[in-house]
Amino acid sequence: MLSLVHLKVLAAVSRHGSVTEAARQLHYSQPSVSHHLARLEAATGVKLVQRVGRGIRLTPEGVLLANRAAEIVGRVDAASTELAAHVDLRAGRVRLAANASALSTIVPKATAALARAHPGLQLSLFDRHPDDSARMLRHGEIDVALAFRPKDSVNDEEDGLRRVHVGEDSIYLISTRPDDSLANHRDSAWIGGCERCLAELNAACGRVGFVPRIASHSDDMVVVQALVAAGAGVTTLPGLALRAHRHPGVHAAEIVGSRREIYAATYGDPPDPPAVAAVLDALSTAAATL
Amino acid sequence: MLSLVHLKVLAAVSRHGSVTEAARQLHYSQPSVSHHLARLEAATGVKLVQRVGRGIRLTPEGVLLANRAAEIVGRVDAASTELAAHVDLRAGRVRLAANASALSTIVPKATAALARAHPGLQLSLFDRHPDDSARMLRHGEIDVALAFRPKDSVNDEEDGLRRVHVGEDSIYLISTRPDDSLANHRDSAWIGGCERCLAELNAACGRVGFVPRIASHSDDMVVVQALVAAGAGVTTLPGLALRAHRHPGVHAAEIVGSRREIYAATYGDPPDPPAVAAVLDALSTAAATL
DNA sequence: CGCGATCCATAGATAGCATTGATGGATGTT
DNA sequence: AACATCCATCAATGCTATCTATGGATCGCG
Repeated sequence: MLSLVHLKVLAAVSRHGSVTEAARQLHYSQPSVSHHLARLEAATGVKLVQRVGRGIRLTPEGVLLANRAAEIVGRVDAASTELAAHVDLRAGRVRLAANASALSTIVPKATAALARAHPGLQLSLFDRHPDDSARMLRHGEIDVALAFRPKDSVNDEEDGLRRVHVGEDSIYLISTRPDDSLANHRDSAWIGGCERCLAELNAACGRVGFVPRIASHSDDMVVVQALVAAGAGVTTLPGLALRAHRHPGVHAAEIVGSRREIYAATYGDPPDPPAVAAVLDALSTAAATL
Repeated sequence: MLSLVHLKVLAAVSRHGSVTEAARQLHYSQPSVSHHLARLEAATGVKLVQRVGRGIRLTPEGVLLANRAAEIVGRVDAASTELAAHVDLRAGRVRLAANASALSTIVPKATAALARAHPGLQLSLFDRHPDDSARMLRHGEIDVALAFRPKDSVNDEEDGLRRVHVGEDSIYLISTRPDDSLANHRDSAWIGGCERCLAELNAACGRVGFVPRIASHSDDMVVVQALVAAGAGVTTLPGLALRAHRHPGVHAAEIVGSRREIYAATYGDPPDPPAVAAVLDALSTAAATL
């Protein structure tokens, strides 16, 4: 039975046309490579290399076996990769950060599906605003960030994140009046959320022609609804948040022209590890069934 | 880098579902196989087998890798086989026996072609009658027998030889008269050749209604033509013999209804070694271009 | 042409791996 | 409960892998 190391060495010598260069590339000493070739010749009973001047050249048989060797080594590497991927799905861990509205709706659904398909797969969850999530992603603290941005925003790849579309969401005006609209609240006290929520709010009000007066801040969907119901102000919330929690004393009116794209972001070169890919899949599927 | 022996062992354990049985089949001791599995688990970092009762079972990862392992080992075997075949064609030796008419015509042409295509291939040639050739073939003294039989003979595979059609040849009446025929020689002195030639002669005369009187014997195409030219009798010769040697004092008249099939025979299970296959090819090609 | 650089093969030393027989622990069958 | 079967582990021994050192051959340059 031949040896994979021998075959790998032969393929490298064939590729570089030099024992010394192959040794360098494989992090072996030159005599080691020489020895491997000798043992492969002994194992096959065939002369595979011949001296030519100071160097060597492969015999026709050597070329033939080197080609096959490269294939075989490639197969072995593919098998190792496949095995690692398989393990990743059975016992891997994925760290996911998402904002509260997604974390309360999409993520539980995705988590349930992942638990069924890959029982050994661990999911670590973090409640984070989109900008925090992006920072953590780039710092290697998480593997996936579930976030949102205006639906019509320019595809901005400069931050190095790779994004996968997960779904969409509407933004709602939250007040005590049914069938309300932004225009009715030019002078109202507004309750602002996270930075990206504020940007959304300013853009929506700007489209109606005014700048909202932010009187208080909270990014907790329960808190802001309670404040609205108590008459402390008005705010906006995404549909996902309303799915997760709906105070009986507030009304929601969809703001036309303000929609969010929900996306999942990863960092680093593709392909994603199988476990990460499985999470991305689960998130998209979950969002599609809400 | 994984080891081919380890992979082969895993594949065998997977196939037999037992460490002890795999060991038996691979001619290893059981602890050796156990050790190989342990080292493969260490190399991959993945648990591949688990104890179940008295025996073992492969994990899903183990099954996955065992399947890939079987492929890879198959690839390596194929590469070894291919390499051996390549060597065979470059430096192999083939022993060929043929009757004189074929040895003088088809074989030189085939030999020339083989020398061009496979310069290192050696050909050993033996001048033998068909029955001798068949015996040598079965005894392993030669690799290929080039022989003939009546064209309409029953395909007789009982002798264990494998036959490949090479070509056909006509039989000619050799006498001193132009446009002669068998019927003119009911009472002539005939010169007989080898046993199979005699059988051919008797069959041909039998079809015209007489039994030829054999007055002398020689299977040398030069000798029999010289005897005919000297008036010592008449004989038959195949077209191939006449291509190789033609005495100016004799005439040849084709005997209608008497044709030979020329075939090349080998012995043993297919596939033929590459060198033998190359010789068979060369013989067929040579016969086709005569 | 002489010298130094380059390249590969071989030798010897050492560590790691492969294989065996022996043994122990767990499981299954009677 | 006793015995058979199966696998894992241990210890001893031989084989392989890898290195540094060395030698021989070739190449390129002054």
